[in-house]
Amino acid sequence: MIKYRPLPRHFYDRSTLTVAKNLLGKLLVHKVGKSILSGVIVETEAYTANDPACHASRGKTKRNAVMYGRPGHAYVYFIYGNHFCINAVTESHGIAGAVLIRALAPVDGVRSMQRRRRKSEVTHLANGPGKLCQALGIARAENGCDLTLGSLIIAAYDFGKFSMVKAPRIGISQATDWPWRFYVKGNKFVSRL
DNA sequence: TAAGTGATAGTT
DNA sequence: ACTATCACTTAG
Repeated sequence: MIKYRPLPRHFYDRSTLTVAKNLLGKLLVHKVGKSILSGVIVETEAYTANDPACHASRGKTKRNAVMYGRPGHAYVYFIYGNHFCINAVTESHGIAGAVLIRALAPVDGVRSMQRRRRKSEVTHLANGPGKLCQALGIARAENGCDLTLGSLIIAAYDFGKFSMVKAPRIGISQATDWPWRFYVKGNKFVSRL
């Protein structure tokens, strides 16, 4: 991956809320075969061990084990019989924490994303956690992979200045009032404004 | 607004 | 084994 420079491990080795905010404007990149699929992260949500909405709130299981591992890895899970969602693992080794990536503004490989999503409208390619995984070809095989090297990375990107909005998380039934969702103000690729 | 989809985790 | 639940998406 010569074109983009991955964020270093220490970027993830800190509080989940901090990482959730700092991931806005960074580039999620998946190299599949010869082509590069990528998009700017415009919406995130934080999940921590002491958080009732978090998969790790009731301890370590086979599914959530990656969240307890080293920061900077991908926690990919399957949900609602159809969809995958991707998180970046945060916090130090042994402490569960992750940031759900909820929406991307497509950058590289738009044609390929349109094919994968069977949609032409660019604003509908990756404006949701399941949609962005389908657009970038992220699935079970990507669970546990290292985001600081290899074919699936998060890279620095010059997105320019923006304002951040803090809001309650979406699609959960616990801790529904915690303002742990962050997004780029006014951005048309955000799942819900 | 509601149905679909199947893995997961907790309970028998 | 059984079942409720689920960090979602799409069509209508």
